[in-house]
Amino acid sequence: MDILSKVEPRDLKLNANEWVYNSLCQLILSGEFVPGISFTFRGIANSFGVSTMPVREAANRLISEGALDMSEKRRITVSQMTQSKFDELKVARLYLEPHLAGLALNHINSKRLNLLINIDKNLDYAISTGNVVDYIKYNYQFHFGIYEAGSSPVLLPLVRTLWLRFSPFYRIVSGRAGTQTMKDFHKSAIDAIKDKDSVALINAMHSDILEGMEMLNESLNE
Amino acid sequence: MDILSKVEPRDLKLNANEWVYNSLCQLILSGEFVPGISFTFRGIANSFGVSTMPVREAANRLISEGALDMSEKRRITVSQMTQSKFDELKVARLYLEPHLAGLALNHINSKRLNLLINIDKNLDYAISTGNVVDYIKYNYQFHFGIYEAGSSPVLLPLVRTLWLRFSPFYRIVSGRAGTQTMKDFHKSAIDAIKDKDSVALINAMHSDILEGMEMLNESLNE
DNA sequence: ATTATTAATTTGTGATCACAAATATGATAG
DNA sequence: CTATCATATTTGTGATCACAAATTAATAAT
Repeated sequence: MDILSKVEPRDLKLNANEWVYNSLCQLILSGEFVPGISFTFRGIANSFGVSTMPVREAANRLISEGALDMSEKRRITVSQMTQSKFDELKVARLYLEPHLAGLALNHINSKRLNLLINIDKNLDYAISTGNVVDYIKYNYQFHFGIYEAGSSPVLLPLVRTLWLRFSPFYRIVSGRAGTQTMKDFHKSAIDAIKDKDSVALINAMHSDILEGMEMLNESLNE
Repeated sequence: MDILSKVEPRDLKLNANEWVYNSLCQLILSGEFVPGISFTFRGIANSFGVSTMPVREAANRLISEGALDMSEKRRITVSQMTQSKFDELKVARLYLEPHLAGLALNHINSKRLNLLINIDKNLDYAISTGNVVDYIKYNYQFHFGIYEAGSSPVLLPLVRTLWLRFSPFYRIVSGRAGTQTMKDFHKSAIDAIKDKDSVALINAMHSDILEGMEMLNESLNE
């Protein structure tokens, strides 16, 4: 697989392992990796043009975060989704993400608000044109554009690991179900931010997550 | 620091990095590591009698889980607690752990129940004698003795990372505040398990976590 | 054609080495 | 005694190598 073309070039201020880690995260979160796909340390190392060392550190980290699996066949794979995994991811997201948004609310300035509005515009366009890859990308940017405003030291990294776990699955399902059926709770989230209404923001995020996850759940039971 | 004496001997079926990881986890969760203490890869490697490679993998994993920090001074340290970290850990625990206990309830057989009763007995003794180290150990065993019954693939590892984060801090505070003031919601949890009463178990766990974390919070504000 | 057996290749793991950057140490000057 | 600078040591990082275990390919047998 041609990986380098889909990845940001290396910033030499960053360590090699961080570059590889960030790149793999980006590939996972953008739905580029599909469940079941498998790699080897040496294969990834060749793709990135580095030795196996930084790849081992990056991949092992993703394995410990649950985003990747080390199969018993000595291969690194993107985990398959199961019903119990999905149910727990849904519960964790519903508990943590609205709260995280609430924590971030007071740190969202007008510049960030405009950024969110712009992201949501791109999101609408992706939906109308059925562009699944862009949909996933802008949906991530919207959610974490809110969450990252608060820079929560515990919940933010935690929620990020949840997204690393379901994003590959998201890609498959969206490819089948399409993006037409998705409602858009982002508008009410933006209104809540404008009004500095914490409760309304929490409700909007909750509804958005619930609807998105239930759509995924339907596809899981096909 | 003499580490090997406080750690289980290596099971040769396990990889070296897993042995080191499990051992470091045990040391953190038992309160053996106090916030601020610092290490180097080579130092840990010498203590365990292995090369730096498995130590790098184990320590980097703990760093990515938030249990350890890589300081800007090139040292691996046990993270200091801050108020915002603490608040987020408290919220995450209160949201996730009672739910996790609820998921596990139906998988707790009589053998495990007896184990829990026995652990709680040891816990009472530790409280009555003011043995902080044992208190931490048996409290962990009690909680995870419940949680692990359900083998939840997402929530269980997630909650474990929360414990890795606050356990070192727990040790310090318990050393100051003592164990006398701690109430014991474990009894009502055991009753709820006997009755297969999910709601009662969730409430008991919630109260237990809330009380424990509020005691810690008082010490944080001294 | 299908299965069983052997050989060849590839894999993750752990150890070792080189290296730049950071830290600690020591000497020197005020 | 304190501050400053040069030197020596230690650090994390990344590359390379050895090796056993596992996978894959190739061969032989039915």
